Amino acid sequence: MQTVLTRELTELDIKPPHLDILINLYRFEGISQQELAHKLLVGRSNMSMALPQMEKRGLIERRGDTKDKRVLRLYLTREGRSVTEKAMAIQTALIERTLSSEPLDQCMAMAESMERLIVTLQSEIREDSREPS
Amino acid sequence: MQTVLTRELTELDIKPPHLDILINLYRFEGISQQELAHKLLVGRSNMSMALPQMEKRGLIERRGDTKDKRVLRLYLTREGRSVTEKAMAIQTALIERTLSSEPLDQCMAMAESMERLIVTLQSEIREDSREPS
DNA sequence: ACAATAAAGTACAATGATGAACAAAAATCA
DNA sequence: TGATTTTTGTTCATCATTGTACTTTATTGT
Repeated sequence: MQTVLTRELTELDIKPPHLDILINLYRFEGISQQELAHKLLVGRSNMSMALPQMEKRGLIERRGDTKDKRVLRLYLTREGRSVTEKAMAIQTALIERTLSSEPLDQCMAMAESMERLIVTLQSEIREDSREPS
Repeated sequence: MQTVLTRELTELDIKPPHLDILINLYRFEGISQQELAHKLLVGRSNMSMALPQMEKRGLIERRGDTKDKRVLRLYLTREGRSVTEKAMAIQTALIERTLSSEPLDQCMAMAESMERLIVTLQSEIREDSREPS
C-alpha cells in the first residue's frame, strides 16, 4: 500500500515524506519551517534536510521573513502547486481504489468497535477514580 | 517521554525495540520469529537482526523446531524474564508518573472527541453510500 | 516420487527520523 | 544599553525500519 504510493510518486519525482510537506504548504502557504514541522509532528531538523532538496527541485521557495531574519517562510512555486495537485489526485485515487466495494462494512464495524472500546475505557476510568486503591 | 524511557532502559542494557519483543515473549513463549514479527507489526528481517543480539546478551534462547527445521522458536531465559519484569515495572511507573493528577480530564475529553468523530464519520459514510455520484 | 511453489529465516543496502551541538538573530530584563 | 536567555534553522552521527535478494526446508500438485 505504502509501496504502491511510493512507486506512483516516483513518477512525479518526489519522495514520500515530501508529499505531506506539499499538501500542508498547499493549504497553509507562507508558514515557517518551525510551524510546518509542528504541523507534521516531526523535528525541525527534518525540515532542514527535506526543504532544500525540494527547493532545488523547484517545488518550493524559501524567503527570509523581513521582520525576523531567523525565519524562512515557505511558498509553493507554480510547479510545486501543479505537482501537489497531481500527487493528491494520485493519492485519492489509490485510496478509493483500495477502499472501494468490500471494506465499507469493515469501516462500520471498526467504528462500532471503537465505540465499545471507548465505553469500556470510560467505565474503567470511572472505577479507577472511585477506587484509587 | 520516549527519551526518558530510552534512558531508563539503558540501565537494564536493552534498547527500546527490544522491550516490545521481551513483553510479547513474556506473554507468548515458544512462538516463531515470524509470529513475533506479525504481532509486533514489523517485518521479518527486523527480528533476524534484533534477536541474535538479544541471544548474545543472554535474554532469550532460540531453539529450532523439531518438526519444521525452518522455524526457530523463542524462549526467555531466566535472566530475560527478570529483565522483562524490571522493564515493565519501569514502564508502568513512567506512565503513572506521566498520567497522574492532571490529565484524567483530558482522557475523558479525548474519549468524547473520539465519539463525536465516529458519529461524524458514520454519517459521512452513509451520505457517500446514498449518493455514489 | 518429483518438480514447482511457498514459507522461514538471513544479509544488506537504502530510507527516514531523531536528538545533540552549534550559529545567528530576537526577546527579555536589569 | 548591555547581558542573558530563547528561538530559528543547520549539521551530523545514530538508530530503526523497510524491501529485496538469497538459502534452506516444507508443501503441493501431477
